[in-house]
Amino acid sequence: MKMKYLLIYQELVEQIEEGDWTVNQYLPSEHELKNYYQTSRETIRKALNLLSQNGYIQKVRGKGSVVIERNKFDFPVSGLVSFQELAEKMNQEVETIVHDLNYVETDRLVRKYLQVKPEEKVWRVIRTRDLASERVILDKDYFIEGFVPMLTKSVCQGSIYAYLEGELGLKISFAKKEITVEEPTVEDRELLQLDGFDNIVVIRNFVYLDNAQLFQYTESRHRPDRFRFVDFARRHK
Amino acid sequence: MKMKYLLIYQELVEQIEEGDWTVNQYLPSEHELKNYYQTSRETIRKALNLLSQNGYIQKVRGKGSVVIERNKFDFPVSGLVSFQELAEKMNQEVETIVHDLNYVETDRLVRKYLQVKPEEKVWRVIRTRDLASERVILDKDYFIEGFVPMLTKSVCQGSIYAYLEGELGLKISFAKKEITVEEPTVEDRELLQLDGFDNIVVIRNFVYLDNAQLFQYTESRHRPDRFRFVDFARRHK
DNA sequence: AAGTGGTCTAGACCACCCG
DNA sequence: GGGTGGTCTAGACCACTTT
Repeated sequence: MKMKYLLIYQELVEQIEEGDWTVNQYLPSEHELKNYYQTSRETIRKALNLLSQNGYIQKVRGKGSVVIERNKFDFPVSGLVSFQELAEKMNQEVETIVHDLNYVETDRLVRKYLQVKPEEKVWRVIRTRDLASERVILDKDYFIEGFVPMLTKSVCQGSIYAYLEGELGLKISFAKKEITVEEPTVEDRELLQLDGFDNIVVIRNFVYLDNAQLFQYTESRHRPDRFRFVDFARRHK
Repeated sequence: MKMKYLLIYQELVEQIEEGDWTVNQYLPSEHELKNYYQTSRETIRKALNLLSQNGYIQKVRGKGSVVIERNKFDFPVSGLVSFQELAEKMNQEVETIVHDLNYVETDRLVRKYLQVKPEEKVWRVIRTRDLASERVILDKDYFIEGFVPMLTKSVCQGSIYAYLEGELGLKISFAKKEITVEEPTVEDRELLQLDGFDNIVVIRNFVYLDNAQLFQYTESRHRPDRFRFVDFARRHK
């Protein structure tokens, strides 16, 4: 269970991030990489396609694979990255406060989002995040039990994702996100330092496992002046 | 220049969108598809990977490829889709008004964004979009000349992308997007119906060609109550 | 003409799921 | 144990870029 192409991908990522290959420089050709790694060309191509999908390189016909710019600070925001990972990469001072951790009945909306029956209870975690000592993010996570039998306050204080993937062995596969701007609720005003703002950015996130099962719904509510979302999109088709 | 895997992908997309394969149903196995299309398994796998990347299916080990939910209305918003395509899919009544089309010198910020020299001029297009008869979006597009030798008002009234890709043969490959919430400028207040809102959603979009050349910068400014962004993200690594 | 990436093939072995 | 997808191989031909 090595997965050559993944190892090669990870090695190349490391080399690019360390500056061994710089922006606008061409990587060695697939032929050279194939010889260097003593593998087949298709395996090299799998690794390069991963680099391409993740915004490290652009493959140019007849020329090669050129390293493209990838603002380190922008990046991991997009897609499926935990808040914890993100904060670390950005060197932000972050404080997470757990306001509520409970096994609760669902209201109509959450029931619709998570597609559970009225009698099924779910884990609900309510947390705030302080960035530079200002309380600017409110996270409300809902987990379908059965996937998550137990949650503790100390887990919620750190990275829930690390717990789910590491301890519980859950395999997260994809997510759908929706971003809108709304009016703050009473709860927003209570838990966040909203000052004069009368808008709040709401990110609704639906997370699925590798068997296509929906298992988490998260609502992340941001003070508008501290919100920033970046995205890298490739045109495939 | 047929590209079997693309044809197979497109055929399957069509079948899914027409309901021949419904949510939670499994597609035929790779083996069956290979026999049906009289091709190799790797070619089938390329088509299925495209379906997976675009949020049509989830591949489940040992079981098969299951069709997943894909809100039709949500979708093409994410990534690289023109406003025109989007509006059509959503059955929105849209009116585009071209306020300015000019070949101009760049200011400091645009120069930085497009990475052009001070003496290089660029095409600038300023347009507003009416949704349901309300003027809620302001688009400011900047194109590097050399890629776009000529732009006409009638092109700007329709889809600039269709013109660039169709007529000019430009191949758009990837884009980086940044979304923030800001205070409206005087221009925003002049050109949009901002009513009481004191925030505006700004989408900054950097578009690259298939040779990794940056060629367009677009700033899309939305009235917050009419803004919605959806995203499908797959965890690859 | 030589080098590059894009597509395609026909095999092979493995890990996983289910009856 | 039979079916499924995941990985890997060693070739082949093509379209494109560069010299």
